[in-house]
Amino acid sequence: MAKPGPRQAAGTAARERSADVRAALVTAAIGALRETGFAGASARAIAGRAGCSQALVFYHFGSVSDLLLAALDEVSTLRMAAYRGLLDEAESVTALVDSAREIFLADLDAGHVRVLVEMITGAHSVPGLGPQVAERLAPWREFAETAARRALGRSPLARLLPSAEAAHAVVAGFLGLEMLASLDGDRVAALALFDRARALARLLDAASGLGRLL
Amino acid sequence: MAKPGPRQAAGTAARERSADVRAALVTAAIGALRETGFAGASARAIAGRAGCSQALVFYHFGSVSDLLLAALDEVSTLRMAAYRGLLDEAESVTALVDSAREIFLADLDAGHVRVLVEMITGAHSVPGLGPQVAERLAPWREFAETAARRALGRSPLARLLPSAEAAHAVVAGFLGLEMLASLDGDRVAALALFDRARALARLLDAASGLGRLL
DNA sequence: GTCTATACTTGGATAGAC
DNA sequence: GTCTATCCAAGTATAGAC
Repeated sequence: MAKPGPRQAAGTAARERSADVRAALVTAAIGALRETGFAGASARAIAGRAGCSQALVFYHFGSVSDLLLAALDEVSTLRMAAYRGLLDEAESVTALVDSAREIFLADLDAGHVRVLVEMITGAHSVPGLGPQVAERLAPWREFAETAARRALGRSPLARLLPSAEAAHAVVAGFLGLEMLASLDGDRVAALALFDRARALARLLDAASGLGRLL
Repeated sequence: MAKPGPRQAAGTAARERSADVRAALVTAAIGALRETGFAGASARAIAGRAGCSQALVFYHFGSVSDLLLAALDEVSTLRMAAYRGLLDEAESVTALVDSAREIFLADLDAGHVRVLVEMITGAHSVPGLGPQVAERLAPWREFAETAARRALGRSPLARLLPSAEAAHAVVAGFLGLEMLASLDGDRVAALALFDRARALARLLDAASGLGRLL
């Protein structure tokens, strides 16, 4: 680490306050991405939200992009934990879709998906940012694939639709739903799609039950 | 029209050159949106591409946003004509998916979908732009719905999945696929999904054929 | 209509005081 | 570590010459 980042040799109180500022900046960056998008997430705007000087963005993170990546990391890891929990607990496909619906709609409202979409599209305007965002998207693609494998595993659809492709479609669908929802503020359409997915999941569960009997 | 747009009282040659510049700006705006995204589509960058002065952006269109909307209109109407043609000619669902696959992948490569995605996400950073982009997206949602109605109309899936919801999912899916493709340059994944859709379409056609026999 | 020149704003990033 | 002050680049938009 040859970066001009914060030194660790301060007193305990000072180090704590420094960590507070760092955390406040990350939180503020998330809020800025969510409410004003990538273009609105400037060092000045973020520092204003965090209640500190704009210079601290560069002291703590080196650049605005690196702060935004830290913000993406924060959202991503927190939400990933929630989704992993639901995946482990779901016994049936219906239950899986059911809790996915609940968490995803909550994320839609909380703006977590928006943060991801903004980072993906905003990456175009900053050289070298694309691959770093892709890195952070990778765990989600893997997660979607294991979820798809679990959902399709025993059903007759498994050979009709490989889990890798299903996962790609699901991730793309989530991103696209967020784009449409953020354009016209319509979250009802996404909700209706989840209800439909739930009905289809019931069919899958039924088919899976039949398969086990044969 | 009280706007400061171009006057129509010039000689024929002058009016023609003016129209040329206007068209060149629209073309340049499309290229800028496609290659450098919304953030890179500044008046300076666009004028540079068009080979004219940056001031002409404001003379002809009043603002950068209005030029970008004109660019979106151009792409949207041109591509809509192509898609409508294929919808009218397709006799079977398989044929429908087949030509949709061809045109959409061509659009992906040509950057037409990218222009739309950039305008949707970029709309967040310009007050009042969102509804105007939504207006231009509406025809695509309608188109997707008639296509879905035609594809599902005679199949057993029609009651399982209303065409309005299918259309919403398809539009979201297209937008999401473009985002993923533009992030890692992977168009193969989108291609694989279309191949899969084609296989499913064959099943639908078969089911529809059976339905007609009964 | 088209150009050059310019006013004004905002943003990334750094310097130096404390 | 945090601040204020500042530099520089890039953007929108307008004024005025041609």
